[in-house]
Amino acid sequence: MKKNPVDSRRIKESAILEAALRVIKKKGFHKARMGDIAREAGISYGLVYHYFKTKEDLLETILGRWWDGLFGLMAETRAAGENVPEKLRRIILFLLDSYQHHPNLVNIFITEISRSTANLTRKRLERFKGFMALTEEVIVEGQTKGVLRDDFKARYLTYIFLGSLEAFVSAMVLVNQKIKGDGQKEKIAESILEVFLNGARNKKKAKRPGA
Amino acid sequence: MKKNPVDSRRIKESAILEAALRVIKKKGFHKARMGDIAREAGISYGLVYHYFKTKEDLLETILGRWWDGLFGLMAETRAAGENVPEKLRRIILFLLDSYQHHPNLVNIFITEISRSTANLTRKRLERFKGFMALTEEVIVEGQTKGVLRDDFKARYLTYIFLGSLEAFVSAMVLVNQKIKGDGQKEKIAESILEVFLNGARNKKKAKRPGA
Amino acid sequence: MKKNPVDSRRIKESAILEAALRVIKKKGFHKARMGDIAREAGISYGLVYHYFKTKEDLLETILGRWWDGLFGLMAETRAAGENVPEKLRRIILFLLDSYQHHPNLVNIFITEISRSTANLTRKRLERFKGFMALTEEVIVEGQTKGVLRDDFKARYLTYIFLGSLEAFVSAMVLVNQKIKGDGQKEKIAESILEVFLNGARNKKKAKRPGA
Amino acid sequence: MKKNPVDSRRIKESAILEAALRVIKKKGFHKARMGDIAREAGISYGLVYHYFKTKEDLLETILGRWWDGLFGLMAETRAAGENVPEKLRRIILFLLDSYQHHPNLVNIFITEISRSTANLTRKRLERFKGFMALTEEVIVEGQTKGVLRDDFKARYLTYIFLGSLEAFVSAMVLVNQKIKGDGQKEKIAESILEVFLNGARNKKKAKRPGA
DNA sequence: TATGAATGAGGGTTCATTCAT
DNA sequence: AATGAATGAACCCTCATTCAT
Repeated sequence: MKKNPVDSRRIKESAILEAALRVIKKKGFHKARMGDIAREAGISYGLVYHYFKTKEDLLETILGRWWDGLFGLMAETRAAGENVPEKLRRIILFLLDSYQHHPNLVNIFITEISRSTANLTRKRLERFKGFMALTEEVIVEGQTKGVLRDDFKARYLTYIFLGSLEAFVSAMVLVNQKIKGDGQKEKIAESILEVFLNGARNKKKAKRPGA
Repeated sequence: MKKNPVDSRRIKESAILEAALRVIKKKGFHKARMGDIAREAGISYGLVYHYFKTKEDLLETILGRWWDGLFGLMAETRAAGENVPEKLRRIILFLLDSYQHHPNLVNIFITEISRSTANLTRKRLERFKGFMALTEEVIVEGQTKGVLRDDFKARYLTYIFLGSLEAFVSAMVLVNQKIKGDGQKEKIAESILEVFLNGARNKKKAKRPGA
Repeated sequence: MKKNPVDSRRIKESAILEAALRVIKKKGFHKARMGDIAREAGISYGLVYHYFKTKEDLLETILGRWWDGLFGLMAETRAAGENVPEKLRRIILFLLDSYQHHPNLVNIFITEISRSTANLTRKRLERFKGFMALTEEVIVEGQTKGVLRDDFKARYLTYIFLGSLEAFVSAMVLVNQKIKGDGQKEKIAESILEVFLNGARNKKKAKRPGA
Repeated sequence: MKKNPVDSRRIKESAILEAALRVIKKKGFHKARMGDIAREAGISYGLVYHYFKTKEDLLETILGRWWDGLFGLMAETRAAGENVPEKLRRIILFLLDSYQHHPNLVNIFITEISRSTANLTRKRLERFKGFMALTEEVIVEGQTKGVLRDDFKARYLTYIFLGSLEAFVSAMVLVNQKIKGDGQKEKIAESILEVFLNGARNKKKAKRPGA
């Protein structure tokens, strides 16, 4: 029984990508050498180039996977006839899910792309803005349906929503914290959504002495 | 009348730092060459080394300025006997102020440091965590005084607060948006604080009979 | 009926050599990659190594064909009891013939070998000098028999003869000019020989009273 | 007395160019490594790049010098109201002169450019054709004035003329022959011109037994 | 203080060649 | 005979840093 050469290729590609994820996470994209990646993948130097045209191509492939997942989710979310809070929860869970299963991928997305102008190509910026726009769409829907307050620009609320979410994941990335099981994940999602919707103010004992 | 040599040195150093800010903003720290910075500052690149030991030192000095300001603020904030929302507003305004007056500095802080593991030294991580801890202190104070809800970890609320804030500034950085005057700045600060405290949910149409 | 395996081998070898000729002509020997040659021949690049030990071996084989033909001609020429101008015409026609039927081969000979020290091995230099010597032999014969002037070194006349010839072919190679039929070929040969023998000076208007 | 920095730069550039000439002559352009050139020039690796942008730039500069000289000569030749044989002699002498004083330069011109398609850029081809055209102009003038036979295309005579000349120099290049003094140079020039004008046929004893 | 020539380690990429299948 | 995955030496170029002036 021979191995299917196409599968074999896929497997090797994935192995290289995984190795790249580990190395880039550790050293950053710039300081990650192709030799490091090859060694990490347990293959020779030149073989990386058999599968990926350039180092940049490697990053692009990695990011492509991320974006494919993210835009896929946004399409599903749009299609599903759920209410707005449920849609927002989906977005939160996608990021947390991604982080749970591919922490290196999320790390790289956050450290190398979402903030770094150094690696920001036009294509990447467009994708980024595209994702922002889709999120804003949900926020606008919420405002239109009266679920979300409309005394602030949708754009502002979008920033705040995604900012909270990203800060969470970033912080976990920064301190290498793992998500322990689905329970914790749900709890975090709940916190983010709840605070975004209802705020951090304590409503029960709302008497502020110095107010 | 000769110029004071110490002042003269300061002036030149600042000129180099400003040039560095512009170049790093444009190309990212890694791709910013010492030659670029020297040319931007209008001096020979050998001279940069008279004022700064290494390229890394340049970045360190730039970041030092940022952190000095931030920790100075946090000290003031701590000292001032204000209530918690006021303290939070101070933090927000410091970031927006910084961005207003030194957009490049904030940009670099956000793109090169707050997210990139590549340039993350132990020292930087410590400062970062230190700032987080000071912010969390304010949050805890809010929970203790009953101003902020305590059904979530203070750590979570801190993430959400700083995340919203950072997302705002980052987004402005990303699209090169300028803050037009203090009015807009106050308004943005108000939005962030208001949503953080009271949430994005529309309370007018909520089923609150006694509203 | 199976194909004769030896013939089969020959056919494949030739296919590779032809492909190599085309690629080397287009990109030069150095820039011609084994992969290019394989693709041009419609086979995998590993297979090239079944037929030719190295890239160098490929070139050697190509050149060998050329030299075999050339030395074969020179032997014939020597054997044939023709007069000197006839012998010179033979040499000219051989080159033009070769160019007519194997322009790529002649191109490579001229661009990669006859001039480039880069690809000049001892063996190649020897063959080159050998050909020069054989040509010079004809020239000397001409001088001895009183057909060619002997107020110049035979070596000089040889240079001039081969130089004219080579320049013609080179120029055609350079501009990718095709030889259109035997007529044009004969005419070119005639021009070269005529000018070599009688010079470019216009004798009609020359003051030769007894003309 | 300080050295003029501009002069100093010129001197260093020339030193590098001379080193490059030697190395390229020995190994061919392709096999000449920048490291070889640096070592040959007695300087560090990186310094070559201080003076020349790329390896290609080095070659371009070398060739530029050659072409500048050649086109300069052609302009002078055109301007001088000499007769056609004198003009042809000038062209011959320029090449022989160049070879006498810069044998490596001529070698590279001949081996890397005049024949190699590998290094043939559009710009180079244009210059080459330009030189051919200028030479042809002289030939046409000769035909018009009745000095040269007009029963052959001017283009053909041009090939033959330049071919003879080039073959001479090439042959000397190939066997590393030096031109010993101006006397030999004049003699060679005379030979080439004489044979080109009057042919190789022995007119004195023009009786060819087998004719 | 100021210049920019000089250094050289480092890294991305290419490609001839080998080898397992 | 045939494929193409695998290897790794080689080489161009960049650029932070040093140094002579």
